[in-house]
Amino acid sequence: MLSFTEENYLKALLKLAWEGDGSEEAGTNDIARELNVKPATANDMLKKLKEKKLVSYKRYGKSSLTAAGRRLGIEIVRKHRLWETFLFEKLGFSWDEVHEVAEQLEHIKSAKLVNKLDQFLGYPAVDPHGDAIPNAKGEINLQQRKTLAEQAVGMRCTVAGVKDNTAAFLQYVDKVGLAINQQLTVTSVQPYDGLIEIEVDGKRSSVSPQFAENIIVQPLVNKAAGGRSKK
Amino acid sequence: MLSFTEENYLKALLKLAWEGDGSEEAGTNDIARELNVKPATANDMLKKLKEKKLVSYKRYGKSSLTAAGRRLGIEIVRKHRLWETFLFEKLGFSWDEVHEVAEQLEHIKSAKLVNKLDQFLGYPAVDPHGDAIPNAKGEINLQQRKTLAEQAVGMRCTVAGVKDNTAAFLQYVDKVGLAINQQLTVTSVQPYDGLIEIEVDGKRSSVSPQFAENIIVQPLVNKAAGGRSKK
DNA sequence: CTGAATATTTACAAAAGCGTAAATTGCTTA
DNA sequence: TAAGCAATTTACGCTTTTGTAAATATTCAG
Repeated sequence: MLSFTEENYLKALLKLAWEGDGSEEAGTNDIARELNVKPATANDMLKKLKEKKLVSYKRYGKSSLTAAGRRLGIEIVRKHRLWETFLFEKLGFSWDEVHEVAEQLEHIKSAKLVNKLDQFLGYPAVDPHGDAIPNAKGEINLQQRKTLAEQAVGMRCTVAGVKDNTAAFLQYVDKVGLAINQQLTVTSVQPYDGLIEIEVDGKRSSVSPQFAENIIVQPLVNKAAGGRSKK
Repeated sequence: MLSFTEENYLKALLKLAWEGDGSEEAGTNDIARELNVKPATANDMLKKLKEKKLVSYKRYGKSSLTAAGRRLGIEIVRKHRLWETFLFEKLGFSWDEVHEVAEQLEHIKSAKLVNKLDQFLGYPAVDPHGDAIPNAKGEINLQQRKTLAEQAVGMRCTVAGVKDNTAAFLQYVDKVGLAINQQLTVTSVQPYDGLIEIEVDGKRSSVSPQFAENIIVQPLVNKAAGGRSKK
C-alpha cells in the first residue's frame, strides 16, 4: 500500500509528463519544485519508487513513470477529479474551493468507493475545471482544447474549463461573470494590445490575452436550434 | 493541525468514556488495546496530547479528555457517522462495508465539507448503525435505546440500529432478513433457552438472546394506520 | 576543450510513530 | 504488612519523511 507521499510523487511525475514538451521525463529538481520539497528529499523517494518498480530512475539521469506507476498515478488523478466534481455539483462548493479538499480525498483507498462515486455522478467526462476524468480502465479522453485567446471576433462559445487553477485566477474568472458552461461572445479584439472584449449575459468586459489563454472554450454550434434552456 | 494518529487517540478516548461504567477515564493499557498498539506507544502519545491540552494525564494515573479534546473527538465521530450515512444512502454501500471506508474519510480536514455534507444528507439524526450523529455544535442526542432482547412476545417494531459492527454480525443480520428500518414481530420466546422467534416479511427465524441484544429496535406505534409501504 | 554554473547525489540529522525489554509503581491478598 | 503481580513507564532502536551542507557529476559557454 502506497503512502500519501508516494502517491503525490506519482501524481507529480504524471503532471510533469503531461506538461512537458512530449518528453515524458523529469529531472530531480523539477520534481522537488513541483512537490515543494528539497531535491535531496525527492532523490531519496525516486530511489525508493524505483525499488517498487513504479519509476524508472538512473543516477544523474531523468526519471519517468513505469507502466505500473503510470497506472497508479492515473488512478489518483481519477479520484481527484471525481471528488472535485462531487464537491462542485453535489455539495455546492465554488470553483476555487474544490482543489484543496480533493487533494485530501484523492488518497482514500477503496476501489469500490471510487467506482460508486463515478456512478453516482453519472460517469462525468470532465471535472469542474474542464480537465478530462480518466475512466475505470485508466483511459483518458485527451481531446485537444481551444482557448478563448484563439477565438475570432463574433464567436459564440461556452466555457469548458480553465488551465490555471489558482484561487486568484478563479475568483477573477468569477468576477467577469464566467463559470463552467457559461455562454459568451467575443465582441472585439484590440489590434494594439490584444485586449479581448467579451459579452457575458449582456455584460461586456475586457480581458487580457494572458487571461484568455487560461480559459478553455467549446465553440457553440447551433444544432437543433435552441435546445432546452433550464432556468 | 492534528495527525490522523492523534485524532484516532481522541476517538478511542471518547469511545472508552462512553462504553465505560460512567467513569469517563481510561487506563493506558485499555487505550493501547483499543488502538492495537503497545502500551509504551500509547503512553508516549498520551504525554504528547497532554502537552497539547487535549488529554488530562498523570503518571501512573488514568487518562481522560479535556473539554477541548472532547470537542475535537466528537467532531471526528460526527464526520465518521456522516460519511457512513453518505456511503450507505447515496452510494449504495452495504451495512457492513461503510465502517472501514469511513475510518479513512473521518480524517479529511475541511469544516465546510462536513457541514455541506450534513446539509446534503438532510441533517440526519442517526447513522446506518443507529448511532446518533453529533450536530455542528457538537451536541449529541443520547436517547436510551431498547434492544430486541427486551421486547415482549407479539411486539411489532422496526430495526433502528445495531450495537455490534463486525462484518460477521452484520452479514448474519442480513441473512435473517433484517435491515435498517425493517419491520419485525416477536412471535415467541422459548422459556428454556431464551431463543427468540421473529417474523420478518412473513418469514420466521429464531435468534439467540445474544444476537437480540445487539439489535436496537424502535417499537411500532400504530399512528395514522398504515403509512406508505415502499415495497 | 576547459572551467564555471547547474543538477544531482551523499552524508548526516530531526521528528513522528511504533516496537522490545527492562525498570518502576501501586494495588491486592495472604 | 509484605510479597507478588499487573499496570505503567523508561530507555533504546527502527523506519519514514523531511531537512541542511557538502561532495560529485554533467553540461554549456567561450
